[in-house]
Parts: sequence; structure tokens; C-alpha cells
Amino acid sequence: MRVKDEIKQEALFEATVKLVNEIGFAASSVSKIAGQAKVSPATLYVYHKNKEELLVSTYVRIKQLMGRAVLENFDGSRPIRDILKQVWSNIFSFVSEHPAYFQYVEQFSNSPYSELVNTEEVEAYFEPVIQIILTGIEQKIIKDVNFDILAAFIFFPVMALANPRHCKNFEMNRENIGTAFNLAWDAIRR
Amino acid sequence: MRVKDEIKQEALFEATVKLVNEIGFAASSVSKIAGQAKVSPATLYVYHKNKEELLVSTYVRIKQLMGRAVLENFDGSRPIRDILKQVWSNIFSFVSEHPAYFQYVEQFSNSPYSELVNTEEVEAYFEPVIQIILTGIEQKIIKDVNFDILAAFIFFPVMALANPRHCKNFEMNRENIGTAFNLAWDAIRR
Amino acid sequence: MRVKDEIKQEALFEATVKLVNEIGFAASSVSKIAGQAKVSPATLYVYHKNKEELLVSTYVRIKQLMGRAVLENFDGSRPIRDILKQVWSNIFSFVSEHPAYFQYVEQFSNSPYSELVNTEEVEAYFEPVIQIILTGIEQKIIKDVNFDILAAFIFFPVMALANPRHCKNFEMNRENIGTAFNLAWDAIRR
Amino acid sequence: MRVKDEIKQEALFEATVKLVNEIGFAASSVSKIAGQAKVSPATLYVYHKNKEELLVSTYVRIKQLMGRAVLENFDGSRPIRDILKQVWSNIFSFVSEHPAYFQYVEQFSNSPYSELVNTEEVEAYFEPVIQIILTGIEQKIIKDVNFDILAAFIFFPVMALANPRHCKNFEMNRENIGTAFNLAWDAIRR
DNA sequence: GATGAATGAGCCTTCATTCAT
DNA sequence: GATGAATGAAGGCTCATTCAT
Repeated sequence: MRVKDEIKQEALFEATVKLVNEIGFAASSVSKIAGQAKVSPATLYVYHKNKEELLVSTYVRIKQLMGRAVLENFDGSRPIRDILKQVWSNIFSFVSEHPAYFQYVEQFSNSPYSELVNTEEVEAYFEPVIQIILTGIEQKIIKDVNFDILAAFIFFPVMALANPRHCKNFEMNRENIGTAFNLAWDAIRR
Repeated sequence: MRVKDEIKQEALFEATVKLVNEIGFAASSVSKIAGQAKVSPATLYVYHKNKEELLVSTYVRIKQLMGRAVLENFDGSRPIRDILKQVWSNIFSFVSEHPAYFQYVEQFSNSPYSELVNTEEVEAYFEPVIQIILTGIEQKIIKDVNFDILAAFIFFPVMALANPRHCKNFEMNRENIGTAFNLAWDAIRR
Repeated sequence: MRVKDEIKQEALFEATVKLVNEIGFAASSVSKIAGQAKVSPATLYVYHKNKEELLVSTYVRIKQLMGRAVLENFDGSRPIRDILKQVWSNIFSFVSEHPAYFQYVEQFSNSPYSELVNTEEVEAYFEPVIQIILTGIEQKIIKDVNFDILAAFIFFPVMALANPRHCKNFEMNRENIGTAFNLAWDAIRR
Repeated sequence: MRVKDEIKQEALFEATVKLVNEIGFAASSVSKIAGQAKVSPATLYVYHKNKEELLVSTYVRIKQLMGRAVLENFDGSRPIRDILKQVWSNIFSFVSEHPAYFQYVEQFSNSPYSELVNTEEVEAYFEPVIQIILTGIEQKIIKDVNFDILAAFIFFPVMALANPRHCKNFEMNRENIGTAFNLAWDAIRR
């Protein structure tokens, strides 16, 4: 018997990201996605239970990639500020290299599809960053406020700046990222 | 006669928000929206050119409402910090009172539909706030950095905190909002 | 607004019977049926909830027609033998005039679709015949045995003889029907 | 090796009967049948040319089994009445032991698939019974009427009584079968 | 022989929209 | 203005069958 084809799997992933970004979930039909990936619509169902599962698994996979990217060169022994700056830099790199992945995640996480993902699984990918923030609080380096509030200043501004749908004319470059990080740090530091 | 019309108009608006929030753009068909609004699908076309225009106009209308809400009690003569704090408070109030409107806007603005809106028209609703920030920069009260960066710290954290899709367990109350605002202010102030 | 079209309803009914007889339930797709009836597949759904309901309602409607036909010239005051002979004659007439209807019913009632019909509703169409048999038992004209057994000799042989799938070379004519009725009567009479 | 084959063959036969009875020809896909038989869809094609041939051969096989069962303890030297009573008894036994086989045959023979079977081959399985009836006519024990008419009273009532789709609440037991046979005999005897 | 992968064709149904009243 | 009827196109998905191993 034939064996499952890694190349097709990959093509479906890329096709999904591309089409959903260009025309949205509503217009991204299974047959269009299959067409873009150059496989039969029926073949898509060999790799995915249904459309929903295709979209969700695509999201989870990107989140996993993001998690890995964000944690690159993560060194818990360095000062917290440096660690977080590294994280920002990593996010910047990821978004620069994979703007489509990032855009997909943004659209997905604001749609009702987001309710279908196992939140814990996804959050686990970012666990070390969460830990470092908690450590910062304990060490009285970071303000002792609700964790979600801190996260709202550490993660969301970068996301917003990186998202051309929100900051149409903002050019995301190393310099700007450095500047922006300073604001983030001022926000959360004691 | 005129009264009756507005009731239908209103019903369609509410139905659109409700359905899109619950099942997303993809699944929100014209029939379902009309059904939810208790009018015939044909009637919907009396009020809207097509589905796209319905979705976009719903978005613009909410943005207008948000603009008005945000500017409530806006007093340009007060200190900048106080003005911005008022803005945050207003955003908090709006989101608390109209969580569905807010959710619709979030989903919409992260979808390809967002490309169909006249950005300038929407931004105009928030013009006074933009002006106050620019003034703050001139007066050296606010950091002199790219405007988008400032906006990313003034607007997005509240949005994120208010969005249950992002902060599932965060309880948005006056106290938390006050705390969060302090972070925002620390981020942007000189 | 437009009003529902009796002609379309009728065309769908006839198309369903014709196609199902010719190619069976399995091959009778909604679009083939719609095509045969010269309406759009979508139009079929204006008149029927789904394919299943189309098939079931077609069956029930034929059963209703059969019920009426079978009871034609029904005169409870005549001798039981004459009444039953009339019934046989009526069945013969119906089957002769509407062989397609009859064939549809036979196929349907031997398929799992039969589980979807409200048996009581259908049986009610034949109530007077059932009553006459019960009366015959009371009057000691008909054998006092389980009702289903009697029915198996009164109804099924005619059905079998009338069904070309069972009696391929049997010519159903008035004479043969008369002969066959004699056997039925001999079977059930005391 | 040969043994293994027959097990798969057998599994496919049983799976076909089971599924077709439960969900009908329309819904019984090759995949589902293969799944039920716990073999690959491709394997099914090793044993059967296509779906049609699978269904037809399943029918023919059951008919063969029925033929054998019906002729059990057939003794042409006994009185005709006794022979036919034995036949009824055998039918009863077969249906009791293999209700699923029986149901399959009923559904199949009322569907357009029935046109694909070699009628003569199937009828041959029942040849001795046919002969005995013809003999009965010659000996003036049985009414001298069209053979199909006689058959309609000898075979169909038992089939109807045995078929729960027709006689939902009829309990088929030895006593009832005896009673019913008396009616059949009264119908055909001179 | 046996199988899971692969697929074009076709399934049932709903879509966005227009028609006729 | 308001509406249920009407529809071609397209939706997601499964089909019977063949391929490649």
C-alpha cells in the first residue's frame, strides 16, 4: 500500500494559510484549499477529519512553531529584562520571516474557531516566558499585578505593531522594536 | 411607517452581531441573519445592497458608537493623563455594556473584511484622542516615539484585556482597569 | 410574494416515483429527481425538508390514494364475500391504472425507509376493510384466527400477483383476479 | 492460506447483509461494508468485481441457502399436503434462524437490483416444490389454476407473516404457522 | 493476496440573490 | 416596502474504484 505523503500534508498546510489570509475563513472552501495545494478535495480528507479540524490543526501547528521561535536562545540565567528583550526580538524575527503564519493566527484567534482549541496545549509552548514573568514579580523587578495585565503589555503591543491590519503604515524593524520594548519594560517594571 | 423601518433596520443590526459572534462569518448566512431578525431574506436586501455591505456597515456603525462612547466627558483642557484615564474608563464602560459589539469589531478587524472599510472615516471618530497624544508629545509629557508605538500601548492592552477570547479568566472591573492604566501611562510617559 | 406552485409539487411527486422505480433509491439522487421534474435542486427543498421526507411523503401519498381506491363502492351492508371481492377488484383496478405507484410502494415498504412512516396514519386509510374482516369473524363467516394471518391471505397474494417483480409472466386480468379471489375466500372462510 | 480467504469472504457476506438491512442499499457504501467486515475496501475488490456483483452474489447465495433449507426432509413419496406442510415448517425454521438473511432477500427482490439476477438459476433451487404442485394439479388434489396464483397462496403469505416489516406485531411460532398453513391448504386444495 | 492512499465524480444541502406578488 | 418562492452555483463531504507497495 502507499504511504502517507509528507509533501501533500505540507502543501495543505501552506495552502490553508495562504487562502485564509487572502480571502478569509468564509470564502476558503475545501475545494479551493485543495486546489491551491494541488490535491483532490477527497485527498484532503485523508489527512484531516473535516474542514474544522484542518483549520484548527493549522492554527495549533503555527502556535507550536511560534513557541519554538519565541524561546530561541532563551537563557533563564540572564537578567529578566534581557530575556524579555530577547523574546521580543524573537517575535519580531518570526513575524518578519513568516508574516502569513502570524496573520493566520491573528484572524483565527479572533474567530469562533478559537473556541475549538485546547488552550492549555497551546499555552504550554510559552511556559518558560510565563515563568520568567512570575519570577520577576517575586524578585520585585516586575510590578505585582494580575498576570493578564502584564501579559497585555508584554505580548499584545508587539502583536499589534506586527499586524499590518492594525498598523497599516508601521514599519517593523529592529530599531522600532527596540524602542517599543522600552515602553513595554517601562510599563511592567517596578 | 418610518418607525417600522427603523425597527427592522435595528433588528438586522442586532441579528448580524449576534450570529457572527456565535458562529462566525462563514456560517452566518443571509437567511440565518434574516431569520434571527424575523424578517424575510428579501427584506434584508431592502436595507442592504448585499451581505458584504451588511457586515461592513454593521462594523462601521459599532465603531461610530464606540467613538462616541470613548469621547464621553472628553475635556481637552484637563491634564493629559486624566484625559487618557477617562478614555480608558469609557472604553471599559462600553465594553462592559456592549460586549457583543466589541467582540464583533475584534473579529471583523482581524478578517479580510477589514480591507473593505474606509479607514479614514473610522479613524475620524477617534480624532480628538489622537490629537491629545500628539499634543502630549509636543509638551514633552509623552515619549517622542512613532505614533503607532504609543497607540499600541494605549489602546491594545485594554482591548486585549477586555476580550474574553484573549483573557479568558480576567475579570474586567474598575479596579483592574485603574491598575492597568497605570502600566499604560508608565509605558508612554516621559 | 410568489405562491407555491401546485404543478411543481406534482412534478416532483411523479419524478420521484418514476426514477425510484427505474433506478432504485440508491441511484435516485436529489438532483436527478429535480432534473426529471424540471425544477432546480434547490426548489425541491422549498417543498420538502430533505430527501428522506420527499421519499416518505411520496409513499404516504400513494398509500392514501390506494386507500381511497380500495374503498371505492364500499358498501358495508352487502355480504362480506361481495365486499372483499369488490376490494380485490379495486386493488386490481388501482394497480392496473397506476402500476408505477404500486411498484414504488412495494420497494419502499421493503426498505429501511419504511421505518420512518407513521404506521397508524397509513393503516387508517384501510380501516373499513379491517372492520369488515373483524365483523366476518364475529359472524362466524370467516375463520377465527389471528388477524395478521387473515390479512396475509387477503392482501398479500393480490399484491404478489400484481407485482411483476414477483410474477414476471403473470397477466393480471379480471378473469385471473376472479379466480385468485376464490382461493383467497377458500382460505379465510369457515 | 485458503482458510484465511474464506474467512474474509464470509465476513464480507455477513457485513453486507447486516449493513444493507440496517441502513439500506443507498447508504451501504463499499467502505462501510469493508469496515464492518474489518478488511480494506481494496480487499473487497479481490473477492468481488464491484459493488453490484457483491450485492447480487449475496442475494443468490442466500437464495441457495433458502432453497436447501426449504427442501430439507423433502420426501416426494409422502402425501402432497404433508410435503407442503413440511415446506412451510422449513421456511419457518429458516426465517427464525436467519431473520437477517430473509430480510435482505425481501429488500433485494423488491429493488431494481432484482433485475440483475439470473431468475432461472434461483428458481432451480426450489424446483422440487414446483414439481410437487404440478403433480398435485394432475392428481386433482390441487386446484387447476394458473401456477402463479397457487404460488401466491403457498409462498407469499408465509413470507409476509415472517416479515416484521409487514407484520410488526405478529409472533411467528410453530402454532401460528400450523394455523396459517391450514388456510393456505384450504386456498389451493380442490 | 492484501492494503491504505489517492481521486474525479457526484452526493445532499445551503448559499446569496432575484423574482413576482 | 415587504415577502415567500425560486434558482444556479457552490458548499462540505463521501462515493466506488484504482494505484502503488
